[in-house]
Amino acid sequence: MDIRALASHLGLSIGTVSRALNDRKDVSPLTRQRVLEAASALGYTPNQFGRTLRIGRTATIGFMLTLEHDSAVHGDPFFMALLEGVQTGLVEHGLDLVILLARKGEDGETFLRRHIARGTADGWLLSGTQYEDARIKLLSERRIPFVALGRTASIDDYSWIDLDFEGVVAEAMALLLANGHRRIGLVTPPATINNSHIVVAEYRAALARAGLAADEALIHRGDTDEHDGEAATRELMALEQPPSALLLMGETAPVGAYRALRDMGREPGRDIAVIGLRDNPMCQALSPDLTCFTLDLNALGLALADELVSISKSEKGEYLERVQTRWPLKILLRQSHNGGFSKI
Amino acid sequence: MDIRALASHLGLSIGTVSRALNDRKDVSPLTRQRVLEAASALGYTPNQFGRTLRIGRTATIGFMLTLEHDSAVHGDPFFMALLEGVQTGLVEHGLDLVILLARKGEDGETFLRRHIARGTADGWLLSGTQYEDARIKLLSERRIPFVALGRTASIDDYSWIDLDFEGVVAEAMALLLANGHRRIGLVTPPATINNSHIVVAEYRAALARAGLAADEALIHRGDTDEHDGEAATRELMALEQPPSALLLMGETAPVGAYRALRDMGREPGRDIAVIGLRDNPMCQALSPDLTCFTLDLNALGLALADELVSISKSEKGEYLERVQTRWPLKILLRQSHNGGFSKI
DNA sequence: ATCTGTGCCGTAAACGTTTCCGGTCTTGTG
DNA sequence: CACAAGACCGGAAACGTTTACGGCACAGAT
Repeated sequence: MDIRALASHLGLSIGTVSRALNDRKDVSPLTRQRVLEAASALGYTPNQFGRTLRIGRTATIGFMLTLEHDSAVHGDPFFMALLEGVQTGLVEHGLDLVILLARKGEDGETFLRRHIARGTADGWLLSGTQYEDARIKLLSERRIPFVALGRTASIDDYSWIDLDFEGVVAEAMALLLANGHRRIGLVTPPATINNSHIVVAEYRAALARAGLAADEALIHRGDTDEHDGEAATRELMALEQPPSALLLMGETAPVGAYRALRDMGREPGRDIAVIGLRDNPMCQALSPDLTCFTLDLNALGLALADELVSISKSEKGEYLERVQTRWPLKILLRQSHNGGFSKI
Repeated sequence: MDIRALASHLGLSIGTVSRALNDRKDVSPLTRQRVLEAASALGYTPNQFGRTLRIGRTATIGFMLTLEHDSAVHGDPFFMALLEGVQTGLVEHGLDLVILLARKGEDGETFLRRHIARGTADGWLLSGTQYEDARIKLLSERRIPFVALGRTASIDDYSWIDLDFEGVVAEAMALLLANGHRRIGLVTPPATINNSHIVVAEYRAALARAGLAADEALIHRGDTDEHDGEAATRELMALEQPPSALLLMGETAPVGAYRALRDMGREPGRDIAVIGLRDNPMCQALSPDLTCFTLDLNALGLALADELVSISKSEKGEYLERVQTRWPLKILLRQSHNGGFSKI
């Protein structure tokens, strides 16, 4: 179903038909209506490639996932809730969403570079943002609209939305310190992930506010997956002066922590306090119920989409200030943050 | 970076350059080499849209996810392992992968129809296959290559790969029956999902082989998510003659089942036998360890890609028989399948 | 009556490719 | 030496759009 076929069927030229379909000037109300009716009756859909070849835009947004660094993808079955939020946010502006997958071991920058050259999308959402992320510079230089989910080390010159790690750590530490804990074990991602720096800095700040010095031995950096959560917990609990509380900044780390603690004969929520990062189905399987934080993933996805749309508009017009958002999380006071009092 | 710019830079016509890049006849070895070198030196990438407009192919495969019906997506954080397998399988054949998301409440058929009209992809991988799935007919009629992950009610005339539910149920039932269980509760998806029919049929067959009649009250159909797993377990255990074993054919249902059982004062693996469907991180958080099944998701993704590639080749040439694959799962004998013996 | 403006439409170029067709030049063969 | 065959290359059409441009007819104004 051509535009040419549609035009000849109506006895019009393809120019008028195109103008009618795109709401442009120079077409009478009557013929516009005739064209629209015929188009929907004959099931005409404009050819994406002809159109993009001509106008240079695709009306699609690319969401780039990096399997290697996306703890959100790995750890969270409801990551899809975020994608759904993104999708709904985009369709409201007539944009389509395609999800691209950079495989493990594949360089994210060359992956993105290839898709930019191909013209896959008009704008990008980046996930799995690294401490130093070449993709940010690449997109900034070429003035391609994008929003990053997560932030790099330098955070000022582009738009990102990230979990409010500062708030999370501050609130968790305040709770534990108020409960009298003095030795708090911290499990955090490796230094290549920017979150790790933020988390550690806030951890130290909280201790300082309480007049305490940070013990480096209590800080464990690792993958914060289930396996590493287990190993980290074993390591921390084997210290000469083991912690009386654990703060685990990974989605699945608490699962491993529970296992390690039980193996070592200590019951979470009784012999030791445990606080996790985010409420997810995996942690919901734990008992006693894990004290952790929660957020509205769907709303986060919507925010990503909205920010990207407003940036895209600013590209062709007035310049809009880039906006950095720390997405708030709400603490879920359940059971596991109790315990460990006898060790204090 | 045009092909025209590349040609004029080389002092050649765009025709020869194109032939050189596409390994066609009528270009001398010397100029071919010159062209390839200049192309990589200047960073030339052929424009996707110009090319597709001309030749009608995109060299990309679409993976359609339906948020509504994809228990695999909802329940499995490592669903991404499958996508990675698909991706690696496709790149070996020079194909790209795009993932499209049909939102909740969106009709999968119209979604796919729109993307077909747009020419988004040359071939399709379908996920979340329904009992009756209009997408299958749509793609078959238009002779567009596709492979379905999961099967519909009528299974003969297209290629699909699905979990070997027959084998899973048969093995689980054999184990439980051998352990002396006579009343086995079954939690299975609703009738709109084809799996449900297969599971129930195999469940009945296993009982029949043991000379037992199936009690309809022991069969619960529902969403097989965590919440429904809990509700189903409560319902089954409240029966006048409650089951001594539970077979849960959902990814996250065991999590809810454990919770319900403990609420009712029965310990899984001691007071009642429990077998789950697939080993996933959520179930790994359960204790006692859940007896369930496991499979290589990466290999499954590779198989999907390979089958789709061979179908695509057959479309333009000799016809290949469509192949239906029941993907084998291996049982993990852990702890939860023990128990319930006193009730027998 | 002529002129100007405007509403409406058709024509054609352009976006970047691929591929068919024809032409030139070299090479081999009679 | 003449001719055929082949190697190699350039030209141009085509894929399906969008849009700038020009033209026609009719309205209103002078």
